[in-house]
Formats: sequence, C-alpha cells, structure tokens
Amino acid sequence: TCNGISISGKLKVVLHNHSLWLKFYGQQTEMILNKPGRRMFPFLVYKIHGMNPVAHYRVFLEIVPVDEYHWRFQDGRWSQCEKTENNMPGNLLYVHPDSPNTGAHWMNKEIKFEKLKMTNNKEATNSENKMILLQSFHKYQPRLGIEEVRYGKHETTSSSFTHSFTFPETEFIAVTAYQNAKLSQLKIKYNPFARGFRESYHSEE
Amino acid sequence: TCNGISISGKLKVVLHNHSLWLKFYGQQTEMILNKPGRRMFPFLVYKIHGMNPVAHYRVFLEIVPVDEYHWRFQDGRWSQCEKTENNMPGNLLYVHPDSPNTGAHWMNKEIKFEKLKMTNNKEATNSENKMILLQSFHKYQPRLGIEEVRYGKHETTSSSFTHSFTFPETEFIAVTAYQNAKLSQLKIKYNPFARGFRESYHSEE
DNA sequence: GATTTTTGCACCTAGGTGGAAATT
DNA sequence: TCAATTTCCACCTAGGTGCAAAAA
Repeated sequence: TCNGISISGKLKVVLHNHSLWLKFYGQQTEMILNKPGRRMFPFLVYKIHGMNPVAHYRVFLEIVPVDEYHWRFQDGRWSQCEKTENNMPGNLLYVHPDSPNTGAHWMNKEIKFEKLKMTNNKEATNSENKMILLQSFHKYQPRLGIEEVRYGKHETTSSSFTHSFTFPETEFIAVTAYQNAKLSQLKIKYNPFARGFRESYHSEE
Repeated sequence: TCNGISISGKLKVVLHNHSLWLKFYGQQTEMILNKPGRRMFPFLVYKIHGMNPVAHYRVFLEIVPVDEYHWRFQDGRWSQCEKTENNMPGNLLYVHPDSPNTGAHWMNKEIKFEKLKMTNNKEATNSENKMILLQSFHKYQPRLGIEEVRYGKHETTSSSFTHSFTFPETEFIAVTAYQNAKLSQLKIKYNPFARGFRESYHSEE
C-alpha cells in the first residue's frame, strides 16, 4: 500500500503527487474547513491509464468517512474519542468539472482536483461546483471514481460500470484550525500561497 | 440590427452585454493581438433560450473575417486599404470549454467567452484551449455557433444541426496597439483590469 | 524617416495562505 | 475556564491592463 498506484480492471491510476502526500501522511494530514470553503493542500492529482480513448467517462471524487468517531489531538498525538451519534451528513461527492469527457481527454494529462473546496457550512452553495460538506475532527479518505457514460437513444444516461481507486496516503482529518504544529509547517513549506510565512522568505536570494 | 437579439429556428440568443458593446461599436471597436495571447474586452456574453434541456449541444465561436482588406487609421478615421493577397490563415474556431453539455446547462446562466485569447503568433499553442489566430489591421465578426450533438451506437458523433448567430455590434478590427485614443479611453473606463489608468482612480472616494 | 510590433513595467483584479484575536 | 470556531488581516500567487520605450 501507499505506492501511489491503484489498478482496477483495465484501468490504472497513479497518484501523481504521491511523494508530497507521503510527507503529510507521516504527520497525519489535516485539512481546514471553513464557511467560504477551503481548498485541499496537497490537492489530489491523478494520472489515468487504460481508458478507451473514444468512450465517455465521468470522473469524480468521493470523500468517504473512515469511521464514525470524533478525533482529538492531545499531547502531540491524535486519538479516537467518543462515537458520533447522528448520521454524518454531508455532500461527499465532487464531479470533476471536465466531466463528462472522452478517454482521450482524461488520459491526455494529469487530472487535478485543484479547485475542490471543503466546508463545514450546511447552507453553503458554491455557484460553480458544489462544495464538499464535512464534519470537523472526523477522518476522511478520498476515493477517485471513474464511470463510463453511455448515451441511450432516448436522451437517457446509463452507466455500464464504475471503478473506484483509493490511496491510503491521502487520508486526512478535517479541522477548523491546525492542531499539529509540524503539520502546519509542512503546509507553509510546500504551499505556494503560504510563502509569506516561510522564515527563509526574506533571507533567500 | 444591433438590438442584441438573434433568432434561428426555435433558438433565441441575446447578447447579454449588448449596451457595452454598442459603446465600443460607436468608436469602431479595436482588439489587441499579441504573442502570449490577449483576451477580448468587452468579451462575448450570451444568453440562450429555446434549447431542449435534455439534448446535448456544442457551443462555439467563430471569428469570421469581414473582408479581405487591410484597414488603416489615419486622420482620426478608419479606411479600407489594399486587398490582402495571401489566403488569410488562422485558427478561427473556439469551442466553449463547457462543451459538450446539456441544454439545461447552457440555458441555466449567461455563457461567457471570458477566457478566449487572440494572438498574431502562428506558433502559439495554449495548453488549455487553443487561441484564436488573427491578422493585424483586419476586420472580424464574431459568430456564435450552436451544434446539437447526438451520440451514435458506435461511439461516433453526428450532428443533426448547427445554428449561427451574428451580432453586428461585436465586429472589431484587430491591432497590435490601439489606434483611436477615444477607443482606448473606453477600454480604460470599462475594463476593471485597466483601473490603474483611470484619472479618477486616486481622487475618487 | 515612418510604421508596426515587441518588451518591460507599474498598476491593477482576484483570490488562496496561516496566524492572531475575537467570538461562541 | 476551556475548546472550537469565526473574523480579520498582512502577505502571498497568478495573471489581466495600457503605456512608453525599444526593436524590427
């Protein structure tokens, strides 16, 4: 596991920024939730192989709850706490904006989920693409979905298969503020938008 | 003509920023060409009515040469000059990035060609969407194309119709530098990205 | 010379960061 | 008091303007 490659049938998916994800995975990745919506960092980038170039596919992401427990960061460690009673709500599906599209299109270059946003606001409505609604202090596992789309005679859509791809190193805990200082230092180190917080920023050549 | 509405069969298209285009049309619109590619301003925004919500359509733009003449700005006026000998080259087609999509999608909101870029560089290759290749000092007329897409049994695509919509007020002359000072003042007045050139910028409340 | 195109630039728009302070 | 969330912010990235000077 955690080798950055996942295979299902004829399809092969590579987690394109695998090594970056591993760095965060080593500190237990945290992702920020807020009302206007926050991007993931790292964001998910895949490379897909083995599609039929002329067939049509819908590519999407599911953010799957890993368990029904509340997690807590204490004494420098994450630990499972009480079980969550209510059914965890949430919009956990995000369809890639290029969907639907041909196999040739999807295989042509990396598939980036750069603009996916996550929120804890139940009333959130992003005009362009719906935001992912999650619960703070819960653990999630992103899962890539690839669905072949067939267009029937009567304008209806029927899918012939759906394949799922999971990369354990992309698991994360949703938070409203970073808990682990080492984790937030990784964010600052690798996210270009956080460059202002790098100690080296003003001293570098 | 120039009322901002165009009808073809069951389809009706409204030029959504009609009044802005009219302001420029009154001064003979100019659009900048350069190597990295330049957006149009105003850019083309349409509202489409009368599609079948569940049918699929491809929406695209053609930048049609109005004539084969070289135009010149002299003594405050544009005039037609010598005829262009060579066949005018160019990539004159720009498929809207949402294509293909359902009638419901297209009719849901205004269709913006905000990110279309124009260039005079024959070797230009924009990774995302191809740039429109035009000739400086030539006159062009944008034309909206709507093509119904039908998916056949054998993964092939066959179109059942294509409708075209032309709005005379969106005609323009391509240039590498603005010729008419009144025209460039309109650009400064209405394009948010040119705000720094507005006289009123620093004196406004 | 004269005209056209290119380059470099200051100045914007638009929006993504984590942190600190305020709020809940 | 404590923990979690929200708000505000300075500081970035990214990239769209017309203009002036340089180049072609």
